[in-house]
Order: sequence, then C-alpha cells, then structure tokens
Amino acid sequence: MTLILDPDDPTGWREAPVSATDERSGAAHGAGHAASDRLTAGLNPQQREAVEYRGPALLIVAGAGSGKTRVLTHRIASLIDGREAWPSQILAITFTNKAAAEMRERVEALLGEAAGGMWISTFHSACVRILRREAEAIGLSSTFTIYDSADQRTILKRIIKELDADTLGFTPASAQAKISKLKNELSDVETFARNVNTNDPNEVMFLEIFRQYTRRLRDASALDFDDLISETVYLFRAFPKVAALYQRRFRHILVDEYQDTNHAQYALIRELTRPVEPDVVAELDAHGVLVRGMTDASGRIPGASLTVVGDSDQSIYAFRGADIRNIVEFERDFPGAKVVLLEQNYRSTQNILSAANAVISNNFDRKDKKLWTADGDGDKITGYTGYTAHDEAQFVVDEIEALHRAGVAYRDMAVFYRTNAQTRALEEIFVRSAVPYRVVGGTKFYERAEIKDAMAYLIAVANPLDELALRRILNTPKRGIGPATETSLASFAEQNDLSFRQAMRAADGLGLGPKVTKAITDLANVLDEAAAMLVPSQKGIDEGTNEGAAKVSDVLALLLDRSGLVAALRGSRDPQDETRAENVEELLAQTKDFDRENPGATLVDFLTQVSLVAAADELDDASGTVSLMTLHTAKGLEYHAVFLTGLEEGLLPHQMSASEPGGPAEERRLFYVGITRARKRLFLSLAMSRAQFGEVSVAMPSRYLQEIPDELVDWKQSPGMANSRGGSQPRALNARRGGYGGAGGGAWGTRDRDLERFSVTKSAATKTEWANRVTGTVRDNGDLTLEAGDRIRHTDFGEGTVRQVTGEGSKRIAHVAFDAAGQKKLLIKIAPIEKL
DNA sequence: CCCATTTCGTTTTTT
DNA sequence: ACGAAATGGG
Repeated sequence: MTLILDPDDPTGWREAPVSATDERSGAAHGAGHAASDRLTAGLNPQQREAVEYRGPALLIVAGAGSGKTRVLTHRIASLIDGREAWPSQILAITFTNKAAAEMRERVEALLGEAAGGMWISTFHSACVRILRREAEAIGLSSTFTIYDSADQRTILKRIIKELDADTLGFTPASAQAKISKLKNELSDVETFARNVNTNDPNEVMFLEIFRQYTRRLRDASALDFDDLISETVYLFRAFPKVAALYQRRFRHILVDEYQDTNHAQYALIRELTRPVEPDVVAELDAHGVLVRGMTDASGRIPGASLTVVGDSDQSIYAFRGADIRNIVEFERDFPGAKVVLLEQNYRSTQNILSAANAVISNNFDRKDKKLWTADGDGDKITGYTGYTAHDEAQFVVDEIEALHRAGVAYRDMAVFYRTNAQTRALEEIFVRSAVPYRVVGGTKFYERAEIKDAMAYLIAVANPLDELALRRILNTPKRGIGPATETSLASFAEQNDLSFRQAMRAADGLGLGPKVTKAITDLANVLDEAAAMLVPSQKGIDEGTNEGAAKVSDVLALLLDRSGLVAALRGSRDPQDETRAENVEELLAQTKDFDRENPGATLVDFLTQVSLVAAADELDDASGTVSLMTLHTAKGLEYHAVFLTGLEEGLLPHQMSASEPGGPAEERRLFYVGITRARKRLFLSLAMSRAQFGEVSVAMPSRYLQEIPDELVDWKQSPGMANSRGGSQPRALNARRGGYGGAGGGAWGTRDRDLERFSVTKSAATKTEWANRVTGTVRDNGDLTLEAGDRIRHTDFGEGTVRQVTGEGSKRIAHVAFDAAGQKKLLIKIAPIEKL
C-alpha cells in the first residue's frame, strides 16, 4: 500500500493550514463576517441558520421546493469564503451527476472563482474514484470494469444454467435482487455463508450462486453497482491508514437526498466521519502526510463535520435498499446533532402545495409538516379522465400546445408516469401532433446492443481480464466463432490457469480449424495493438499523467475499423442495421466530444463516466423539448407545468407494490414527489381502460386522487363523468353499489375507509358525480350481448352496425362500422353504447 | 455454424 | 404487442 500526498491538495497546503485552522474556531470575524452577510442575504431565518450553523452534525429537513440546493451551495461557499475550509476539504454527495455539476457551478459563482479540489459527486462516482486509486490494496486492477444490471444478469444466467438452479425456481432476476439486497446490507458471501441454513436446499443453492458470481467478478476484475459502495466500506475497515487519508482530508461532508441512502451508504458516511486515532495519526505523519495543526488535545484528528439534507416524505427508493431510518434516526446516530426545518416553499402555488399536503398527510408515522408559500393560490389543478391511454395522451398534448401558445416554453413542461411502458401511447400522440419531446431515461443509448458491442471492445482493451466483454465481442461481428469454439477456449484457459485473453493469444495450439484459429488470433492482435496505443510516454509515466496516450476516439476508431464491426452493419441486408451503424458512429462522435472536453482523460475515465450516467443526467436544459420521464427520475427537478398521467389503481399504486409492506405509503410519496415538481400548473390525468400485455383491461381511478380536496381540482372530465356520461345512467351504476367485491370489480382498491371519508368530506353536488367511482365500477353494460349484425348507438359516434365480436368475458370487443364515424373497436363492457 | 420460425415473458421504480 | 430467446432445418 502506498501513502501519498493527495494530488488534489492545492499547492501551499503544507504552509497554509495552520492559519486556516486558527481561523476555524473564530466563527465570524473581519473578512469572514462581510462574506457571511453577502452569502446569507435573501435567505429566510431557517435557511440562514442552516448555512451558518457550525458543529459536528447538522440535519436539514427540507420540504420540497424549500431551497435546499441554495442552502447547500451557500453553506459550502461560506465555509470556503470564510477560510474555514479549503475547497479540497469539502465532499458533497448528490443524487445525480447533473446535480453535482450544477452545485459546483453555483458554488463557484458564489465565490467568484474556481474552487478546484472540491469533491462534488454521486456516491458511486466518489467510490469509484477512491477505489481506482486504492485498488491494489484490495487486490483489484485499477482498471476494473463496472458491471451494469444487464451484465449481472448475463453472468447469473450462465451460473444458474450450469448449476441447474432453475429447477429450484431461481431466475437471473431473483438471484440478482437477492444479491443486491445482501450487498446493500453489507453482507458479503462469507458473512452470508456463516448464517446459511444448511438444511434448506434453496439457501444452499443460493449460496453457491452467490459464491460463483463473486468469484467470476473477481476473476474478471469487475465490480457491480452495489460493490462500488460496499467495497469502499470494506477497504476503509480493513485499512485504517487508507481510510485515514480520506478522513483527514474531508473536513466537511454534505449529503443531499439523505432519505434515499441505504445501509451501505450510511456505513460509508460513518467511516468517513470517524476521527483518526493517535496511532494512525503517527503513521500518517511518518509517511509525510501533513497532520500538524489538525489534531485536537487528545492527539486525534477529529471526525469531519457532517451535514445531511433530506425529506422523509420524498423517500421513494426503498426498493433498492434505501432505509428511511437513516434520516429518522439521525439525531440518535449523531448525538448533539442540530436540526433545522425548512418549510417555506419557493416553487409552487398554494393550490399545488395544499394538494400535496393533503395527500401526504394520509401517511401515518410521519412528522407533520406543512408546506406553505407566500406567493398566492395560483390556478386550480386540472383533471381529466380519458377513455383510453391515447385519449389521455391527446389531452396532455392539447394542453401542452395551449400552454405553448400562451408562451410557456416546451422545456418548461414535463409529463410524468409510473412505468416506462406508459411512454408508448404518449409518444404516438406527441409524434402525430409534432410536439417536440424527449424521453428521459427509458431505453438508453448505451443499452443498445450495437453500442454495448462497441463498448465491449473498449472494455476488453482497458481491462484484459474481463471475460464477459471478450466473449461478447468474440463473434461480433460474425467471424465463424461459435459456442463450441468459445467453450474450448474457456476450458483451455481454465486448465492452464490462463485468462481468457491469454487463451486467445495461444489459440494456435488448440487444434482448431485454420479459419477459426486465424479469426481468434487476428482479434487478439487488434486488441493488443489498441492496448499499446494507450500506454503513456515515458514523460507521462514519470509525471503520473496520461501524456502520450492515444485519445479514446482514436482507439475506438481503430477498433471499429479493424474489427469490421461498422463494415458488417453497413453491409447487412437487415434495414435496421443501417440505423445501428449510425448509432455506432454516434458513439464515436461522443468519444470525440469526451476527448475534447476532458483533455488528458483516460479510456478508463470514459468507461467510468458512461457506466455511471443517471437518467436525469441526460437532461439538456437548452433543448426546446417537453420532457417525459418516470416519477422516480423526476425527483429533484421542477417545471412550470407538470402532467401526472396514469393515475389509476394498479399503476399508482402499482400492482406489484400492493403486497409489499409499506408499498402503498411509498407509492403515495411518489405521487407527492410528482405533485411538488410543479411550479404553476398541475395536470392530473388517467384513462378508463388501459392496454397491458396487448390486452385491454378496465382501469380504476387511483385512491390517491380522492385525497386531494375537491375544490382544488377543476375536472374537465371527471372519472364519474367519463363513466356515466354526465350521469345519463346513474341508476344502473348506483344499483351496483356494494357489489364491487364480486366479479365485476377486478383490481379495484377502494376501501371502506375511503368510502366513509369521501362521503363525509365531499359536497353534495360533486358527490353524485364521484359516487360512480366510489362504488368500484365504471360504466358497466353488464352482460350486454352483441353479435355481428346488431345495430347500436354510441354517445360519440352515433349509430352503427356490429361487424364482429372478439375476446372473452369482460374483455369482449365489438368491431363496429359506424354510419358516420367509420370503423371502431369498442370494449363492450364499458363503451358508452346501447343496443337498438 | 447460420438463419428462419416459433415461443415466451414482459412491465415497477434505478445508481 | 413486441422483442428476445429457444428451436429446428439447411
């Protein structure tokens, strides 16, 4: 292990800190005072306190839109400006890379100068940075690969197949979820093995899967997402001297979105804020690390000061291990912690906030907290119930166009939904209406097969041990290397204790066919050649820089050319391959951008950046497009106008969450997060029927809609209206009241409690309208039977003749030729039709 | 070993 | 409905 002075420490570090630490104790004097005035101007008293408080631990409970980013940036700026800390002593953790970049910009704007050396990044980026630097301590190559979920699944699939574990019900997805959960709880294979119940064949099998998985990642010098955090924790625990370097360096640690940290992240923060004990201080000193002036009376370097910002009402990542207790029990974990509450909202109108307050107050077990604004009520919330998802999408697009005509920029509007699958109908209508839009997240550029192929070439060059990458490119493009050849290469490697890559180089001696052998050695040579381009010049090596190494784009260009990947796509007769070739060219263009924007950066830097992009990082503020994204991706963002779509039972709350403890409460928080993204206009919409798995099914309004006080919402078409057509058939519908638990109800989640609550709080006028929904049924034509030749009347389309009836039971569909409106398909059960 | 056809499962959210 | 993966013939 090597102990070196942190290269990011600013020059002058060795002379300066004594005076810096002297000033640290004398809070606000002289220049520091003037600066603090400047940096707290325009803040409310709570915000000001959050900026100015100094102590070991500070919890800022920040409601949505309460200016927490402002508080964080001002707090960092005031620490630096008041000479209380060097920029390099700051570690700020944000949720996305984009948020990190923004925060850095804002801090530098406040300071009026660049503040190099600050670490502002996500948990994952910070950990990668530490791990690459300290890799050798834990027996890892510093060029380790980061495996994404798809990579994990590929490996697990192979393992499960080899072990025949599918007979015990294991799937790659289930094993992946279980492994991830364990790692988030900092339980590694050996810990798990100790506690395993050897009588349970399922557990024994899982242990074997976990073992193999761990071994393969280690052999490939690869880490998965969860490893990035947990391995850093293990590194710090196993090597106190390494930990001490970072504990000494980071004097102020700030964590945003603390409510969404999991146990491993919590442990990491604990390690980083630990004091450095005197014996370790002495060792650091002996290695030339400056410690003078940093120790307290007991000879320790005190733990870093910790600031966390969060809002337990916005905790929406329990499914990936986020533990709400981290924030709830902060005061217990860090005794003497100061708590500051930010409740004043600077983002939304009072109507939007009232809706948000009303919804979230239904979650029990929370500290009551009410958002308020001094800016007035604003417009009412607009509601709409479509007949289908397309109808709903049309409403969204119509409103967007109206807003745009009224002067709202497209980029200031966003459409949110619960699941990615919901984009389909929305996109169709957006395209048809020629409204510029962008789907944020979803199927990402880097997840496309051809891009993963090209990336695998780069990975294979950067990390020769990565067998997964090598296997991926072995026969891509087609070189006549099939599974049989691949297996013999793998077993040759195994038997001779070689890496897969070394086996490829030695393919001559395998007795394979001459054509196949040449294909393998050619590929190995191309990879070697590319690797040679990446070696820095002697000067670069001496100075520890990347000088003389080829640019990422040049390496990729060579690989694409010599492997024939692009040529194969161009020459293919599959018309889609032309697009794929263009995508690969786009990747090449992106590496050129990367080279330009990051001079001196390495291939590994590029691969890291690509691995760690978050969905929200793709957002481009300058693009004049409407943003479409999931509610999860929307966290932390804000828009002038927000559309919350698909507000239906089964979707929000999602079907899958119903069985999980705390599921419905978390889904409610998700709704709350969505509502509070809106500044001026909020639109709530749903559809009465929704296609799923290609089949149309009846949808019910989300239970959360009822939690919004009636007077806040202006329904252009309420669920009741949409179902009953303005009450044209209220009797028939009311007749079914009480019978919703039976056959007609399906997935309806309305409970008695809601019924009561609803009937007490709603006005008489709207009661009738909403009553239809509360009964748990939409318009129901009962057992109306139609057959080809029948004449019907539809409230929109007029009269027509039934041509055909398809489907079964409640999903029967009538194909109708309307006299005026043409051919339509109608879901018989709910369509506003009558038989003539 | 390659390609075409059939079958299957997929939809919760993500670093 | 759609795309990925399994199957089977060339």
